[in-house]
Amino acid sequence: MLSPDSFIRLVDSVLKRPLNQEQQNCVTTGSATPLLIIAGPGTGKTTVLVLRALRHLFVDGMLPETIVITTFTKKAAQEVRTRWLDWGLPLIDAALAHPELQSPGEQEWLRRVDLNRCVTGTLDSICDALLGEFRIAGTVPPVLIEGYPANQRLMREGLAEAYRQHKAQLDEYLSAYTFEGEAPRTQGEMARVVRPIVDRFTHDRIDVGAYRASSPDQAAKEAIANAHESYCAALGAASQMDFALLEKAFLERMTRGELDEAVRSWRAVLVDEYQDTNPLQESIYFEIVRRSSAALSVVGDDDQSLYRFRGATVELFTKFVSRLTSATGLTSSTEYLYQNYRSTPEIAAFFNAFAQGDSNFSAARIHPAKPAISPVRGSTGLPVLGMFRPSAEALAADLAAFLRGVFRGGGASIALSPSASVRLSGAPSGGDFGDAVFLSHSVNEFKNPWGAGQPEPRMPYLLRRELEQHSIRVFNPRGQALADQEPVRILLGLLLECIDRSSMSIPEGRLTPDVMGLTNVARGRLQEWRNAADRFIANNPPPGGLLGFVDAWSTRSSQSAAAWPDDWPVLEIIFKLITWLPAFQSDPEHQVWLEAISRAVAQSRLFSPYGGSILNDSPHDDRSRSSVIRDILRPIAEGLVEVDEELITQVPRDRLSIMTIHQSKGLEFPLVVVDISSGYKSNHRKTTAFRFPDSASSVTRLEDDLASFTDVGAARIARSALDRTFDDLMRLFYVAYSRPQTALLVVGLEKTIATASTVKTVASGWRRDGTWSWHNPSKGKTTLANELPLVRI
DNA sequence: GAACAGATGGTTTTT
DNA sequence: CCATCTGTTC
Repeated sequence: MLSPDSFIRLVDSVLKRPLNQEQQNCVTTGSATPLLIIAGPGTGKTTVLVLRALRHLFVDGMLPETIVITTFTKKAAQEVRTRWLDWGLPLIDAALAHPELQSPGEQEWLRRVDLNRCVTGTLDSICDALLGEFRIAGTVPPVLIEGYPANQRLMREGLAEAYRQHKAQLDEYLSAYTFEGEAPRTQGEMARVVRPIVDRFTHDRIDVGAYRASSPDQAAKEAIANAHESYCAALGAASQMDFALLEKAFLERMTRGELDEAVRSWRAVLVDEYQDTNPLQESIYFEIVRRSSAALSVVGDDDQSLYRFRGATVELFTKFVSRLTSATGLTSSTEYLYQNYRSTPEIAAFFNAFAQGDSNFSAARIHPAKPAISPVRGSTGLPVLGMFRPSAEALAADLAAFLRGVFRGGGASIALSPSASVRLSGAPSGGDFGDAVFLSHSVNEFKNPWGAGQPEPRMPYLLRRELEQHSIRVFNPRGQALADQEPVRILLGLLLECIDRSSMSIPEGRLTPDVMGLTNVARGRLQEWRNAADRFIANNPPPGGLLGFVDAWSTRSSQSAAAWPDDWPVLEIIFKLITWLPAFQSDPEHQVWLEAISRAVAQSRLFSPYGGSILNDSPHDDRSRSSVIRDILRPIAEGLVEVDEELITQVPRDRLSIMTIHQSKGLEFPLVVVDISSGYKSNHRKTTAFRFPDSASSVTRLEDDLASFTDVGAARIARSALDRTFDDLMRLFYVAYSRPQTALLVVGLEKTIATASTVKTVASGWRRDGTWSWHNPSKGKTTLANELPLVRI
């Protein structure tokens, strides 16, 4: 095989990708010891991970099917696989001609290598695949359930009963973990509060017996533990699993040696985004290493750990070396990547200063400290920009005008001083809105309407409106609920009219008023759908005959049963209705909505008595119709069904993407706009959680309360819950500020950068001790800070 | 520093 | 809708 140095030279010549010294070290370090790579943003994390995997092939002679690369998201998994194939194929061609690989045996070996057999994916997808492959004889492979069907089961299999028996205790206990600090009001809300607790039983490997017996709130804890036990038993009986139980089952079966045929064949395991690993996943990785002696490489950045709510524990990364030793006896080596190839020096200086600005945050970062991120790119002369306006409306108007200037107006001029200016414009060939992204905490276009008032627009909507006035579209598939998209309202309204027709005398239909568990919000939505459908029917859309179709369905009754099949799947009605709504077949966004609706129908089979079919004989005709309303339409109306954006593979280049900071992790863009405060006009307690916390988040409180029942508890609570709440916000904006390549524009309300502002935001450099890192008091007090690390436009 | 009028804003993230 | 925040007035 190749020597490590020859492999580096091969990569250099074939991929035209000269690696810096640290990156080379990450690839050449031998496979005998585990490797921890601590890598800041834009330093080539994924590149190095894939090249190290390829090194295992070319230097260590491992076959692709013995190499496992896991990532945290499906998107990242796709990226890793693409690079593995894109680089691996030309490297094999070049290696076949390499003087070090001319023996007939090696030539033959290399020719037979099948790169496609490399195991890549999220840990969950790999667990799922292996459990399916190695299933116990005579059993069916487990089906993954998620989202509301999983919560539905949790509720029905034990929680509802527990709630009836211990309402007072559960209300008391759970109110600590709701956002409002009040007891959950509906069953759905209750499931959403209990879900993270029971998921932690599994993710954190909680000693549930000790939890169950502990005070305070012992009765509530016992009720939850019992409910979870019934839930697990019910899932087991139905051969179903949720994500947490999938990983747990994988670990258990692996530990019993039942997966050895696959696991013991693995020779290398490489883990991306290790800072977001949870204790259960850590146990899985360590057990794999113990059983297979595979070469383990992990890469991560403590500053970019964003998934605490999922049990992610950054301490598993920062203390990786000692934890690995105590679990496996292995000694690992550490490499640092700090040369940033993404951002201009101005932007790197900005996010470095941000991370270092609050000394309280330093204690949360990896120790010993990793080197500051050092930019490789040259300066473009463009500073970090800030746009602050008195109101969200003014901000949206000016931001839209600025972006139009950059991409459609030949560039925007930015004054640096009375005599000097710099120009920011789209790339000369093909630069367009697709090069920019608008990042914010939430992409929702409207605030929740309370009472009967009009929903109040938020920044993403205001920006959409401003840009659309100039025929520029935004891409924000999550900005509005599926239930509020007009074509979806029409389609679901038509379905509702088919199965439960309304009339002047019964505007809500015959069955709908008696459907169990409909919230007022859901009821209102169903009625809106009916109205949208009725208006649509009244217009007699082509090819015509819609009224006849709906009426035929609605008047269908037991007496005319002979004309109808005994069992009619709802999905078929939906596909018939699409005859009148052809956009659902042709337009990509419509197709994504249709997929979400189809998914809701398919999922209903997992818990609904009639499984999304309409039966014909009494009393099942009415019951099956009611069940469609309750189990398919209600979750959509309550906003529990989400669109799957991954289905949209190509976002049109002429649209401005709007995404949450979480979604932007791992991505980069030439121009990034970060909204830090457009929604915060006052120091309202309900917004502090997203800008300057005054109390610990529910997630960190849960960590505190479970600390004594889990192995990682002590490491977590070494910092106070409030400090961890601040740390999470710091990391969020650190990720946002490290996305841009060329230009970073921070936007918000003017109050955010007023000295002595009461509307403090962590994002604008306010330290948790109440002082402000962006302000230099020696320059005197003015209305606005005069020492900002950015240039206001 | 109390009392009042008017403004403000109400949860995000993934397998 | 309504608790909470901000600014003004005495």
